[in-house]
Order: sequence, then structure tokens, then C-alpha cells
Amino acid sequence: MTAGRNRSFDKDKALEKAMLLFWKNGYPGTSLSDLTSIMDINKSSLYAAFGNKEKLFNQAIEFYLNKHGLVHSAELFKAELNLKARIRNYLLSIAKMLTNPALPKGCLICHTTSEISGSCLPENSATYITDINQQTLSTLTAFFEKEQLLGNIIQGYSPCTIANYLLTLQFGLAISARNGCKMEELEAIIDFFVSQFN
Amino acid sequence: MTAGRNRSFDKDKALEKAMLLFWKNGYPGTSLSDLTSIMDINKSSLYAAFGNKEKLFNQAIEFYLNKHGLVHSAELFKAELNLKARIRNYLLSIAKMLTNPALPKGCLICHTTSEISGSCLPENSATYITDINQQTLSTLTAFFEKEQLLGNIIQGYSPCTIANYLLTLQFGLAISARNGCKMEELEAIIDFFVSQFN
DNA sequence: TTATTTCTGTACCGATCAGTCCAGATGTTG
DNA sequence: CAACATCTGGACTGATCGGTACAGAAATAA
Repeated sequence: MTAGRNRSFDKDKALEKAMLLFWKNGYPGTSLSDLTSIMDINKSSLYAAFGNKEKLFNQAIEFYLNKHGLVHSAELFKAELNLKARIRNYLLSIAKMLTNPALPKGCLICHTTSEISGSCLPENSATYITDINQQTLSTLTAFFEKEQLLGNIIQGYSPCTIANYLLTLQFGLAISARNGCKMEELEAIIDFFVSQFN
Repeated sequence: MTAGRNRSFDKDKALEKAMLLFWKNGYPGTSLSDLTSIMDINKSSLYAAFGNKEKLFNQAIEFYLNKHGLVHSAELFKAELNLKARIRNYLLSIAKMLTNPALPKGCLICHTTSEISGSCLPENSATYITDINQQTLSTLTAFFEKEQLLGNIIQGYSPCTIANYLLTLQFGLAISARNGCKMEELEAIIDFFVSQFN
């Protein structure tokens, strides 16, 4: 190990705090002093550990993805359930997160996507978010292609369209949660949605 | 008429410029100097004419509602078309606006809804937006109640749930547009959505 | 024309913005 | 222990934040 004083705070814990604040307030709505006070470190430590605001934000998104974003898709691949049940569980898993009282309402990715077109988001972060959404879309498209081969999908709609539809619904659920929708209401929406599937 | 110098700019034109900037960048992402430069007036005139940033924002939302928000629902009440066609036209009207190349991508109401939970939006504006969304929901719920009485709706789902679903989809379409979705893609999504209706 | 009223441009306010710098504290390694 | 590497707190930067004050320009009413 190299010599030198050790960091006196838990970098991962601090990053999580930052992520939660970005989640709540968005990029332009979160200031460095907001960050340092909630992370309970000072500015120098923040810059030494994370670079700058933009880099911290990107790391926060990555943290979010790993902790709250990627888990849900496992529901899509539980082979013992039929397609409708898997999609339902997938969306319920997302909805539960969106309305979890221990977390900010909604979804960091969706919130940041909403900030994309503006000039207030670093270009770097905007392309990062765009890539993530594209990745999600690819995963869902591949998923529905496979399901279509298995004969599980209503004919007449391309896997790509259905994937787009599902992602759009996810965005919508996130905003509705932000708007105050309760879990039971989201659940009713999801039930209506999945009634289209077999 | 009272004495005194007349305002040398068109208040409505200036308000529209401000609205477009808020639409693009959101409330915390839009600064007063951004506003004065795009509205082409100076700070004193802005404060004299609109009050302050918060009041200007609320007026911008009202302007948006009147110019881009309220038109679409007319499509729901064109008695000569069946339910499916009316919902389809309603959503297509919205989607066309969301992707209009002459306007910012997405929807100002949706973008602001996404900013609600944070601490960066004036409380005043947050409740205003919440009220607008609630109003939309009431309108849609009443609409589906009437349609259900006419026997046009699939049994088993309450008008309130369907209204919630439709509003959620609108939010989703707005974010997808923000994410770069083209009109044709939104149209495909809408077609899949309305296939649930008669 | 004169008096009055309102608008406009500029300078200014304290606060906060993101970010830097550095002296000194606090560890680690040998 | 000594030497060293890294971290920490606070002072500091110039720029910008939302908002105000005020002098003078300009348009109206009489």
C-alpha cells in the first residue's frame, strides 16, 4: 500500500448521498454546497475523490444504474412464468422502486432524460444518458424478438415498437410517480397494460 | 388612457420567448440573464412587466397551456368518430407537438412535473403544475365515465385507471420525444396502445 | 408647452455559483 | 523515530445568481 493519509470518509456512501440528491433535484438544481453538506465532506475532498460536478454526476448515474436500475430486467427472464406475468413483474419491480418512500420519487434516468434537450446538462452526461436509454431499448427489443419467435407476441407489431412502447411506459410511470401517483395506482395501470399480452 | 410612456416591446411575444426557454431548459436551468437576452428586454422591464422569475414562469406555463396544451382534447369529443379513432387522434395531436421541429422537444408540463419533488422549483409553481395534472386527470376520467356508459370500454377497468393510464402514456411520450424519438416511432407506439380500445 | 407618469438602461446589492490553492493535520511506510 | 504521501479545512477566485435603486428618456394628458 502507498504511504499517505487515508480518506476519512466512505467514498461509496458519499457517492450514494450525492446520487440521491441528483435524483431528487436534477443536475442544474443541485449545487456543490448542497452536495458537500449532504455528503458531509468539504469541497477539496469532493474534487480529490470525484473530479468535479460533472464527473460526480456521471458516477452517480452509474451508481444508480447498478443499485436501482439493472435489477428489474431479471424479472423478464424467469422462464417458468408466461410472458404476461414476466412483463407484469418487471413493471411492478420498477413501480415499487419509483414509489419507495425511502427514496426520491421517480427515476434518475428519466429525470435526466427530461433535462437532455436543454443547455444545462453537460454534453458528456447527455450522451451517457442517451446511451443508457439506447441500451435499454436494445435489450427490450432483443427480448421481444425472442418472444416473438416463441410465438408469444401479438402479430402485426414489431419487437422494436413494443420495446419502444414499454420504455415509454416506464418513463410515464416515473413521471406519474413524481406527480404523486401511489403504488396501487401504478399497479392498476400496469395491469391494464399487460392485458395486451398473452 | 393614463399618461406615461408606453411599453416598447410586445409583452405577449416576450412571454412566448420566455416560455420556449423554460420549455427547453426547465426552471432551475434558466437564468434571468438567459431570459432577458432572449426576450430582448432588460431586467427592469422584465420585473416591471412580469414581477419576478417565479411569476414569469407561472405566466409562461399558462401561456403554454393556452397555446399548446388545451387544443388536443378537442379530438376526444368529435362525435362522428369511434372511441379508438378519437383517442388515436388525441394522442397523435400531442405527439405531433412533442416532436415539432419548430419547438423544443417534449412538453413543458411534463418537464416541470419531473422537477416537482425537488427543492429547486418554487412551491407556488409546483402546486400550479400539480393542479394542472389533476385537472387533466379529471377531464379524462369524466370522458371515460361517459364512454363507459355508452358501452365503449372494456369491462373490468375503472375510468379512473384508464385515465391514469392515458396521462401516464402522455408523460412517457413526452420523455421519449425528449430522448429523440421521431414522430413515426411515437405513432407506432400510439397505434399499439389504441389497439386496446374499440 | 408643461406637468405628470411610466418605462428603460445602468450601476449596484449581497449571495451563491463552480472551482482552485495552500498550509497544516493525519496518516502510512520504512 | 523520521520521511513522506495524501487528505482536510478554510480562504480565496472571478463569474453569475436573483433582485433592487435610481437617474434620465420618452410618451401621454392637460
